[in-house]
Amino acid sequence: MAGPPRLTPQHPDPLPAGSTTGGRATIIDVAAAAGVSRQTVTRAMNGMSGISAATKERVLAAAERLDYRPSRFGRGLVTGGDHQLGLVVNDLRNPYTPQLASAVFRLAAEQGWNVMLADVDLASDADRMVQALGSQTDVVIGYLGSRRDRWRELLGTVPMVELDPYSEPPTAAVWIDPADAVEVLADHLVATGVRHPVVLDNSSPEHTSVRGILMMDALQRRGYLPELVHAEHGTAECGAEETTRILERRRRQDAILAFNDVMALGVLQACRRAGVDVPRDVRVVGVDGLPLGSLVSPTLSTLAVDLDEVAREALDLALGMLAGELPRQGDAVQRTVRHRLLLRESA
Amino acid sequence: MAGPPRLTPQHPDPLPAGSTTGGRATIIDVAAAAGVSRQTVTRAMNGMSGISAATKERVLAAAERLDYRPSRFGRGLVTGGDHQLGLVVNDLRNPYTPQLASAVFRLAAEQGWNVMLADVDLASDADRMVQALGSQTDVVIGYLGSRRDRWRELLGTVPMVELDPYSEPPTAAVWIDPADAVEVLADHLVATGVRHPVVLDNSSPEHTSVRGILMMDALQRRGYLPELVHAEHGTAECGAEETTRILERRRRQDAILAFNDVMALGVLQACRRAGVDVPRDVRVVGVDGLPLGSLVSPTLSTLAVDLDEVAREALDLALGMLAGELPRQGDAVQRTVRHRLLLRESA
DNA sequence: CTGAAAGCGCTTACAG
DNA sequence: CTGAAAGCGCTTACAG
Repeated sequence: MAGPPRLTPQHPDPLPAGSTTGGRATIIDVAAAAGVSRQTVTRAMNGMSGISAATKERVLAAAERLDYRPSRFGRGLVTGGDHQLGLVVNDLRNPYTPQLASAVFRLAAEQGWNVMLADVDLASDADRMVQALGSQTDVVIGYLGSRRDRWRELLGTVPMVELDPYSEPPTAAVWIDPADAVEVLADHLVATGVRHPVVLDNSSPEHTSVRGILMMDALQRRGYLPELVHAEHGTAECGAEETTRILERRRRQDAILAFNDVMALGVLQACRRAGVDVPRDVRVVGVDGLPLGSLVSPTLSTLAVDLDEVAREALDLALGMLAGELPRQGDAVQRTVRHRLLLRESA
Repeated sequence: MAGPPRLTPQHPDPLPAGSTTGGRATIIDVAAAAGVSRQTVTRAMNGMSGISAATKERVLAAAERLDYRPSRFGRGLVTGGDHQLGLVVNDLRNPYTPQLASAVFRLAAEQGWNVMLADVDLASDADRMVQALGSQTDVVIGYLGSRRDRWRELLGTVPMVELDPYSEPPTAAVWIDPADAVEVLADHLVATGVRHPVVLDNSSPEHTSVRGILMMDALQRRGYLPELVHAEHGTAECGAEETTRILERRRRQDAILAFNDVMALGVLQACRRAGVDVPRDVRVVGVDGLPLGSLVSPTLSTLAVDLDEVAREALDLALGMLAGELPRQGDAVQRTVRHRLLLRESA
């Protein structure tokens, strides 16, 4: 798109114009080449009425010859353009992410919104991506994690809805809260006779995750002495590795609560390989409620979250802020979606 | 974005301007409110030099008060804007899709491109989505399937790269070709003593998929009398259902070749439930090579495709066409990426 | 059916 | 440090 000043009008050679000379053909170039006015070009390009077939054909031919493509900016400036939503996610390869994205896309599309996606996990230049996202969209929704404040700056005036914030006080946010479900889960573990649970967190020894803290606390309040294991990545591989290590110890743990479903899938795999029966010897629970969990054996019990609901709340906040119906800050722009315990076979 | 004419300059009340009156504040409104010129507003908003701290603060305050957000069109028109890629996919909930999207995103980001995604599978108004995608992007890549020709029209002058086309002759395209891998697979089945293979296609009785045809043909040429089963959806559930039906028959099939990995996962699950040992009783093979396949037990053998390679070729074509280095049609804009047999435990 | 005029909202030189 | 002028590429009334 960017480029030096455009060609002087006529350029009658058959080469794709604008390619080597730098700079794309504009409506003016096409008008000149076809010997018509600008609005006649507009009529031809946009299939509008009020143009003779012959003229239209001539204009289209000129456009094709010059490799003319209308500028979305020129057009957007006058038409107002479409609504654009920006979505910031962490890793499209974790099945949770497309599940969420899919919900956002579907709901956004229903309201005529387009969605631009930025996967900041894969990116070396995440800051640039977020800034670019902001400059192309009307509002941004997403997982901001620890970079929230910096990205808030980069986004400038673009309203932002944070998903599952690490900490208060975000501006607008949808909290995804496992607290209630964790209590129900802890009760379930007691009821099924679990003695030695371990919490497999995705975190570092310095910073246990909120999720991990809630689990540890709920277990301790019920008289357990739960073990806390920190896994560096929230992947199946990492979940499997840590599990293998856990199972090698003398003292037999009988429940593993993983940070997310993908890790829990790794846990199940490691148990299988070690000849440990799930749920008889060890109960396994994940978090997220991915459909994927019912494809493995045993099927995965999990703290499920309704991602349609998350998407709906986020979109509602975003559109509300845009319409000026909501403040940019405060309690009115905080929503909460809660996990619920989904028992399948593994626990 | 769209809306009636904007406010007359001054609007000193503390309400978020432009919200109820319709129409957003422009740079002119902010300039008037702050008592400065337009380019001073530009300087303040964009953190440029050549502006006093006091003026900057005053401008920013006015902008905040008026809820001013610069138009991306006004800016894009003069700056040239960022490069935007459109990606059309079929269902983000099939793990194949985010895997591909992830590769496209990563490679695109490396070159400073942003990506807009349209999931046409979920959409009731897919045509509108594709058209919107075209109007917001410089080039479109994606799965077009049977709607290719219609969407070609809608896209107008926006160059398009088709992924895995159903049929010739597309314009620019990346073919994803399982033919070689299917031959290798068929040899493998012979070598391992398979007698009665069944091809579980995602298709209707009227239209067997290319993939299905290739499999049937390769098997027949080796003397097999393969059975062809049509599953309506390419999902795990559908794969499981059809498998249950297959296993209930008297004559024992000893290999199931699924249309894709997700279906194959359903096949594995159905086998497990029916007490059929894989691979001893039945060998199972999928197509795609999803990492997911190594999380189940037994791990899934598959015809894998390198999605990084697919993304790379597609992007290469797209950027080449945009730069005018490639023709819009013909052999030069056709690339092929081939599957390869990836043996894990299930076959 | 066609074109001259005005304007969308912003930034980039250029003058002061 | 600040502003008047010009222009980015397009479309929307309006006249002919």
